[in-house]
Amino acid sequence: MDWSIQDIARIAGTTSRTLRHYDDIGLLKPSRTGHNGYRYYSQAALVQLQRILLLRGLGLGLPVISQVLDDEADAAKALTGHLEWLKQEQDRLARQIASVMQTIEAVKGGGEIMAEDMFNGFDHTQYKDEVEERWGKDAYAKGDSWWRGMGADEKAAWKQRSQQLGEDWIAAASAGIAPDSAEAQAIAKRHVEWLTGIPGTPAADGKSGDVKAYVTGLGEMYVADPRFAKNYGGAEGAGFVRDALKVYAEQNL
Amino acid sequence: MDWSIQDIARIAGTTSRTLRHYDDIGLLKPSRTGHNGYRYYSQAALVQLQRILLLRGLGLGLPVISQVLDDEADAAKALTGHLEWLKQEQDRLARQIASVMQTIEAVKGGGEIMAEDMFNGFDHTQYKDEVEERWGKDAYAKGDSWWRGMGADEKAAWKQRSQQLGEDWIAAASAGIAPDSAEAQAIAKRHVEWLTGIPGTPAADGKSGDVKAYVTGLGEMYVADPRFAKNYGGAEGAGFVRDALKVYAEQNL
DNA sequence: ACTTGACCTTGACGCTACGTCAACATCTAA
DNA sequence: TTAGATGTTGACGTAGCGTCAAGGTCAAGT
Repeated sequence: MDWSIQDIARIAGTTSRTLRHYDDIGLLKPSRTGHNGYRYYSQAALVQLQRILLLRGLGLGLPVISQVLDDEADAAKALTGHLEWLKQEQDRLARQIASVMQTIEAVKGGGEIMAEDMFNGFDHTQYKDEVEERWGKDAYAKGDSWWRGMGADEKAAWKQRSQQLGEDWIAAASAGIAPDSAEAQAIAKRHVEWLTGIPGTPAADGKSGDVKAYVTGLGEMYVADPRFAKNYGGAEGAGFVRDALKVYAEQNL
Repeated sequence: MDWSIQDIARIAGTTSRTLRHYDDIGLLKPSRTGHNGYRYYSQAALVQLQRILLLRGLGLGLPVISQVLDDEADAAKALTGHLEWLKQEQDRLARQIASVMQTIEAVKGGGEIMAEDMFNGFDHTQYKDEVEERWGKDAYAKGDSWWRGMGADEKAAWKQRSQQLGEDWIAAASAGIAPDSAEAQAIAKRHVEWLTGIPGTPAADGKSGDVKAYVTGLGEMYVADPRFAKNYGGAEGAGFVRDALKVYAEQNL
C-alpha cells in the first residue's frame, strides 16, 4: 500500500533528491520509515506531493507552499499575492528588454559601451544661489570645491546616478503607486544615500534630526523650483518625490 | 588621484562589499593597494566599474560581463544572446501568470486545490490491442496488471504527467522551434523518463538498443494513430513529437 | 551461499551575487 | 590621546535542489 522513494518520484515526475529535501525541510514527511531507514510513502502523501508540485510549477516558494498546505483557505490569498509579484517581474523584464535593445543599438552605432560624456545638460554650479541661501555660504563653498575637484569620470558617474534616480522616480510616479509604497520608499532610500555623497551638507555629515529637515526641505524645493522639478517629470512628479521623501524621512531619519 | 573603497562605492552608487567581491572574483581589481592593504581606485577603474554596473543593470551575469569587458567586440553578441533569454523568461512568466489566474478561479470555485479526478477521458485499457500487437501479449499483461494495481491517486498522477507532456509538446510545436532544439530535446528526455515508468516495456527494463527501437517506434505510432495523435495536437503535432523523439533516441539511447 | 547490480541512507559541497556579522587593524579629527 | 569612522580578511546565509562520496540493504541469478 506504499511506495519506495524512487517509485513516487517516478510517479509524480520528480527526483528522489527532491523528496529527501522536502523531508529535510519538513514540507513532506514520508508516511512510514522502515527499520533500515528507508522512506515509504502512502497515497495520501502522493496527493500532497502532487499539490506541492502543482504550486511549485506556478512559481511559489516552498515556505509559501507549506503554509498554503497547512491552511488551504489561504490558497487564494497566497496565489493572488504571488500574481502581483509575477506581474511586477513581467514589468521589470519588459523594461530590461527595452534597455538591452537600446544598448545593442548604441553599441552597434557608437562602438564604445559607454562614452564619457553620456550625460549632458547638467550643470552643478547653476544652483549656487539656492544652496547658499538655504544651507549657508560655507556649505556651498565646500560643495562646490568638492564638485570642481572631481574628474570628468567622477562627474559623469554623479550625473548618471542623478539621472537614474530621476528616471526611476518618473517611472514610479507614472506607475500610479503610492508614495508610501515599498517601491517608492526604496527609491527614496537610494535618493537619500545619493545625497550623502555631497560633502558639507547635513546629509553627509549631520545627525539624524538635521538630515530629516534637510531631506524634507529638499523635497519642497523640488516642487517649488521648476529647474529641479523637470528632473522628476514636472510639478506632478516632483510632488510625488516630495511626498515619498517626506514619508521616508519621518519613518527612517 | 585615486579614491578609497567607500569613495568610489558612493560615487558609483554601490557598496564596498560589492567592490571587494569584484576584487575577489577578479572582475575589477583596485588600481593600487596601500601598504596597509587598503584598496585604492583610479579614474580608469571607475570607468570600468560604471560599465560593469551598467551591464549588470541589464541583467547580465558577472562572468558574461567579465568576458564582454575583455573583448568589447563581443558586446553586441552577448547582449543579443541575453535578449533571447530575457524574451524566453517573459514568455515563461506570461504562461505562469495565466496558470495562476486559472488556478485562482478554480480554487475560488471548487474549494479544493486539486480534486482527485482532475483528469478525465484517459482510458489506459483502450490501447490493449496495440500494445499486444507491437510488444507481445506478455508485455500487455504485465503493463495492465500494473495499471489496474494502481490506486486512484496514482492513476491521477500518471494522467497528469501524460497530460503535462502533451501540453508541453503542443506548446513546443506551435512555438515553431526545431525538433532537435534544446527545448524540444528536453521534453523528449522527460517523455522517455515517463515511459520508463511503465513496467514490462523495453523502456523500463531494456538495454539501450531496445529502448531506442521502442521509442522511435512509439513516435511513429503517435503519428499513425489519431487516438494518440490528438494528445499531441493532431497529426502535425505528433509529427513534431516523432521527429524530436527520433533525434533524442539516436543521440542518447 | 555468494556475487551482482539496483536502490537506500546520511553528509557535504556547489551555484548567484553579494548582505551581514565578527574580530581586529588603521586612519582622522577633536 | 582617544573615540569614531573606515579599512582588512574570513565565514556563514540565501533557494532549491544537483551531484559526488562512502557505505548499508535488498532481490535475483548462479
